[in-house]
Amino acid sequence: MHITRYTDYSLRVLLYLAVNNKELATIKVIADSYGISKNHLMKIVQHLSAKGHVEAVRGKNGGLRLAAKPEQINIGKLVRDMEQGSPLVECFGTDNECVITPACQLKHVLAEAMESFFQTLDQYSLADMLLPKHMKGLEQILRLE
Amino acid sequence: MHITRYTDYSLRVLLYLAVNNKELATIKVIADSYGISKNHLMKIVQHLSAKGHVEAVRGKNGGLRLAAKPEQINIGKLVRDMEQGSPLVECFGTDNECVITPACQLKHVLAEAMESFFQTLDQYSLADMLLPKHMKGLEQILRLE
DNA sequence: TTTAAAGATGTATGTAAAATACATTTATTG
DNA sequence: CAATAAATGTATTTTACATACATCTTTAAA
Repeated sequence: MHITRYTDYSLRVLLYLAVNNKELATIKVIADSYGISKNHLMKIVQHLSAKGHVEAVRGKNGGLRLAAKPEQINIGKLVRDMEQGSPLVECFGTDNECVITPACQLKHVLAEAMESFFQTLDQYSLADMLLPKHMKGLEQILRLE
Repeated sequence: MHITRYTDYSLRVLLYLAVNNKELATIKVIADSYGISKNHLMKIVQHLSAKGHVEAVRGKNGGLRLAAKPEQINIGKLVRDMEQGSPLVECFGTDNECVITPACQLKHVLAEAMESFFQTLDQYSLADMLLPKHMKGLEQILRLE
């Protein structure tokens, strides 16, 4: 069972911006902080921006900030947004070629399990990722202290 | 969010054997019924056999049968067995390079969500995949009627 | 009003996991 | 001992994902 780095990185961006609190941060600085590809992050940020999770300010002195308070950014919605179009199994996608699909009960059970996964994430907001005991550590690691 | 065809195919094999009820079925026949790779199925069946989900009989007139009654084959256990070693995100695997791991709360939330996924599957057995209204359809599609 | 910085966008390339194929070995039965 | 079927090991192909590169657009400061 797997979710992409694309989604993983999008969570890291939001976490960075939450710790950065209000101020603008550039994609380059975020990419450097995590040691990940700036180019890949650009696509992800574009998507996060289009989905309304972050605000992107173009031009000189531009950068990124959260589009809402951490309390209002839901982890479940975020992961759903970023993972959409990634079918759990063949029969969840287009060009399904599984012959038993019409008589198959498995897909319903798998769909229910996937929904359980997301409903668990739905219970958490970005703010829940910012535990007091970890804030100093995060600030130090991301060189924001 | 994604699980591999490897796991998907393993479920199909069990479903086939459950519909086939008791009698031996060869890998070739199962692969042909689903229109999938016999070679790939061989690896999967080997794994299913090693994990005790199916019994494999070698040699002439050999083949496969379920190692237990459908009621006793749990979908959650099966998917866990087949998906093991596939980390949900980078920090769940070996060679994790995410710098914030020690101060990151996300991994706990993701682990909880994944557990919800499997616990949902734990509630179902292979027998639950064999609804009376679908048995005739399955037998026909798999040419077992 | 020009220049530099920053995100937006489109295309191309690299890479690793997954799927598939091929070849050989081992076990079993008639 | 011949045929059949699973077991095993290696190699190749395919695909999704990640990354890189190039160009365009927007914005603010010099």
